[in-house]
Amino acid sequence: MSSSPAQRERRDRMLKAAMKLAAEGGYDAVQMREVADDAGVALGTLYRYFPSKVHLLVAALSSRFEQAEAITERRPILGDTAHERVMKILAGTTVSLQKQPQLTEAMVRAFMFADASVLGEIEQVGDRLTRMIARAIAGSPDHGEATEEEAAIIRVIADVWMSALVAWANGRSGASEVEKSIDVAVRLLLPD
Amino acid sequence: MSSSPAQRERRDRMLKAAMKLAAEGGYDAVQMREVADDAGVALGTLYRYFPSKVHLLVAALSSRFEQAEAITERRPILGDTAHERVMKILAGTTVSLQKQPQLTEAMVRAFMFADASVLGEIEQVGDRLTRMIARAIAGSPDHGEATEEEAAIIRVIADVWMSALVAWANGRSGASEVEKSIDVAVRLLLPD
DNA sequence: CCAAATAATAGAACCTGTTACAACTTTTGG
DNA sequence: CCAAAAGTTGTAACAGGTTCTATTATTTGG
Repeated sequence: MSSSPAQRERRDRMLKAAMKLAAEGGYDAVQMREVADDAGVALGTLYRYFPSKVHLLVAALSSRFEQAEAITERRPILGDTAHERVMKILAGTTVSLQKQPQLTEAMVRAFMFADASVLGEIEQVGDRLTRMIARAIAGSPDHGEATEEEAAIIRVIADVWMSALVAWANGRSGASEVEKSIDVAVRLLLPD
Repeated sequence: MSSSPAQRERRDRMLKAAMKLAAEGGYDAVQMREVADDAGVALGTLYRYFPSKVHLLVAALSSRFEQAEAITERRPILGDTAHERVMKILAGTTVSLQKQPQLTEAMVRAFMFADASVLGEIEQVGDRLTRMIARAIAGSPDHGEATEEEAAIIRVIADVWMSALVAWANGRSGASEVEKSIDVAVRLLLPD
């Protein structure tokens, strides 16, 4: 049941190959046969690890957020108000995602396109995002229990952020509008 | 350049066929060959009108919002506060969409999956949504110019609503959570 | 009304995600 | 160490979105 080192490496290679292809050509360029080839595994193996292209790309997004989350875990987040701290985290992550537009496009579109069968991976992404925002609000790495109201606010902020990324990914809006959207939402939802 | 009555009818038949299939089986059940058959047109004709399955389904969403918008245009929206009025419109539309879960799933997923080539249709949907919310805020059918801040707030509300629909469409959340999400966002963004 | 342009049709072909399967390799429990 | 189980491979086949083409209406400008 648990995975051997060889299996972890295989999984990494597949994810890495997918992200490389995505970074170069976006969603459409991530072709399952090519991912398998580049990762040096058989097509069937790729499908054993990731039941579909969407699973694969959402897993990639999750791993990307894992990094982002790790950063916020290391040290307290700077900023005097919850607003400032949340913006610091989200704007920072946004900028980092925007450095690889095609990769972001691929992952975000997969995330939004995902159906019920991808629930596990989707919730993983959602949970990571929730924890990041919760920490930013609290201002410290340890997560005090969020109230129901706080949880709802966090969900709204996460929704706005993902939607803004979608709009950016498909060319509807520019980088500055993404930041603007988040800023409005955060400012109004988390008044100083 | 302009379209003849026959063409409008053809377009309607194709949209209707797509929506029927979607209503019965969701996104996957909308198969282009079958849409063409059911609409009584050749596959090539379907593609002449709608360059892709996503275009087709986003156009369907747009037509659905057109109805919703028409309703809000007819009479002033009831409710004492902007919050009440916006909730009335959005919750009402949500309930109506939820009566055909599979159709909604198909349209919403297409909308979120859409790439840059669908920009026109996407903006149409966005504009309709924006106008509806703006009217609900204003409380009357005539649209006073929205301030920049109002526009940003409207965008955030629309984002939250679409995200909530996505979560509902793929089974992550139930009907009540959709309403809850919107309510939190609207309450905080549009304090009485 | 006619010729050119435009639209529609039927059908095959193509591409890529997904599935199926038979042979082979690695891991695991005893 | 061995047999069973689980994992991997390579390849073929299938499915549905999309493209292409030759042919046949239909529309339109003169």
